[in-house]
Amino acid sequence: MTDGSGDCPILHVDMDAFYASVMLRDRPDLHDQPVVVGGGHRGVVLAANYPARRFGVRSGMSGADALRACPQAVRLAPEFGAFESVSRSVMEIFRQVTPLVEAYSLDEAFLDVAGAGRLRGTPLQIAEWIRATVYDEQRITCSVGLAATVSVAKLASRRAKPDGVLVLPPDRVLAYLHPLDVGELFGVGEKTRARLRKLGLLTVGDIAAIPLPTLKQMVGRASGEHLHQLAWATDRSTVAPRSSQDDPERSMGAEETFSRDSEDPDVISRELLRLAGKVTARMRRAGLVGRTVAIRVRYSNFETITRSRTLADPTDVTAVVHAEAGGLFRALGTGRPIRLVGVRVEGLRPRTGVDRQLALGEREAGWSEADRAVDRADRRFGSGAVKPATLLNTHRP
DNA sequence: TCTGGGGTCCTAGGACCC
DNA sequence: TCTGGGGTCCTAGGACCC
Repeated sequence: MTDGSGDCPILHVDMDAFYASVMLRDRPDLHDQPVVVGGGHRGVVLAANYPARRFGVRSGMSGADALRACPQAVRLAPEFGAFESVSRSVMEIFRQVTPLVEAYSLDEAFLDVAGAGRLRGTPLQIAEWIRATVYDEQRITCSVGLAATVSVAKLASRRAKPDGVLVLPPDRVLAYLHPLDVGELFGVGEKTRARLRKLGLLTVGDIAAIPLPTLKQMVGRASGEHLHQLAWATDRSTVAPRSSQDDPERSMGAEETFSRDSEDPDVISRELLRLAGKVTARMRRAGLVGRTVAIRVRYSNFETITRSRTLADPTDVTAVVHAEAGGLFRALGTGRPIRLVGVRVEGLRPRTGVDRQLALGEREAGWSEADRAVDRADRRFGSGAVKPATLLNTHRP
């Protein structure tokens, strides 16, 4: 190990402007123009390429704000199928290096290459191999941060962007970290940053200088612990690939913003049914059942509330989830225009299949059978081939 | 044309049990 | 009769991430 990356086996790989890069692969004519993905009617910007960023366009901005910042930007509708496909291919490239790949999102992953050394060279050489291979195979660029812990690797990749590499070895990390603004830390957003500033904590070094018990008193037990670790770069140095078997998702949900606010109970009930169907179909595909049904309602003034109820038995039955969601919604009362509704099922666990049929009443067993028939039709004829009568001849909101 | 959709984790209060 | 505490579950909200 002669390139100084030997003590930095944790890699954070982050695609550059991922959605925009994928959309532009087959549009070389647009490469030097500002391009925005998403941000249509009532939507936000999902990604902006670097030319657009020069005008101040950022992901998360409303489409209207983006247009104001850069009126000449080309707007493209996102193609999630393509994003998912590229993501799968890229993750496969990572797994050629090590099985220790933690997919953090479609376009980011942590890798632990400590055990990969002999075959592939130093962590830095591995990072460069990954960057070259991703570009060769997918024609998109990525940036890689290398460090001894995951949060520092993530900071490093951000600083390396676009199309770069940065190594932050342990003996240099505190000198790098401590002058940074607290807002740079992973997990410190706008609100926490403002709160820390009020407490006189402006830089990461300020946080590091506070004794842990005092810090906990100031910001709470978990946050204090978390911030202390980040400030001293003593956070997690392991990478945990998530296996669906012993570590399933905690919750699954679906939500949708109406194209126009609605207070029509029929419109909302139909939407709750559609969302419940979408969520439970995903649960059945993943072999999961859940006990808590939650709804989310966003009113036209953006006030957002959640209501939830825990069932006696876990379920993956569309009709059961829809009935609970409808009950929770009706309990809110009516009369306020609604912008968004969502349905989420929490407390997920693998379906065992044994206790289930016994626990189900006759009626629910019937619904469950109906769900499975719909799933089979969806697999044969494509999603949405079969739907409840109330969803026929209606427009999606 | 102001503010998407998918998640995770934490906090806090009340219920309930020991 | 009065007093105390710990642990867990449930619900609602909020912060944060991509």
